[in-house]
Amino acid sequence: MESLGNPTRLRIYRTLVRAGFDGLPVGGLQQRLEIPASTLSHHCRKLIDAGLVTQERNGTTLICRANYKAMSALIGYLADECCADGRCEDVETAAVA
Amino acid sequence: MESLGNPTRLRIYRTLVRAGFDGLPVGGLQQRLEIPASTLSHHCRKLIDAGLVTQERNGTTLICRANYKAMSALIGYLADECCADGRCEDVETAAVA
DNA sequence: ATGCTATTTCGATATTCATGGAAATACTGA
DNA sequence: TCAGTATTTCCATGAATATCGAAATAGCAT
Repeated sequence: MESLGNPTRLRIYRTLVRAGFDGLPVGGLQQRLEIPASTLSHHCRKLIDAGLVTQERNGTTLICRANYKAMSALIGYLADECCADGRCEDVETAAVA
Repeated sequence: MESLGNPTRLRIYRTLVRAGFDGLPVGGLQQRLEIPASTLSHHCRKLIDAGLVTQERNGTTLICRANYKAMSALIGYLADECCADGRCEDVETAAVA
């Protein structure tokens, strides 16, 4: 959760989410976001450690993908227990909207 | 979003979410979480600034409440754009589960 | 007004975090 | 093996953050 607390990291993550299942190579992220390679690498590492992102080697490039399972778990965690008094139907519907 | 990046703050927020619409006075949080008053106050302030928590005075105590609207917006933001390629039905269903 | 409780602000400190250049490593193709 | 590209690790630095005791403020009851 704290992995997404950093604006840069949130940007990286959302970019990957948008990229979908094809993912993006680190270099692609670098171009798109204009972040120095080493900084980008640090952030990716954190996202990977947090389980929000996975990497797969494809020849000389590393493909990064958002881990949708982890994201849904995160969303579930946030929405969890908020409906004890039955007053947050809006939260549920908003989540699917 | 970064307001929830801090573990202590996340704990505070979840406690308030669980407390529901009745909310909790600052002192109640303090007892429950065993955090020094000043530290707690700082964190509450940040949550309030972020719009995730609201406060209302009730005599000599301040009642804190989780702002469900903000939470649903946050969830929506996370879930947003993740379904461009139509492959994350699981995310949607998980959110409501 | 005065005392009492709840909460915030002040001030100071230690720690963590983000950042990025330079060097190292990983892989591919010739 | 060598050259070339992609990515990470090393290292250092400045900035932001978390923490909390002590003092200040706010509101209520007497």
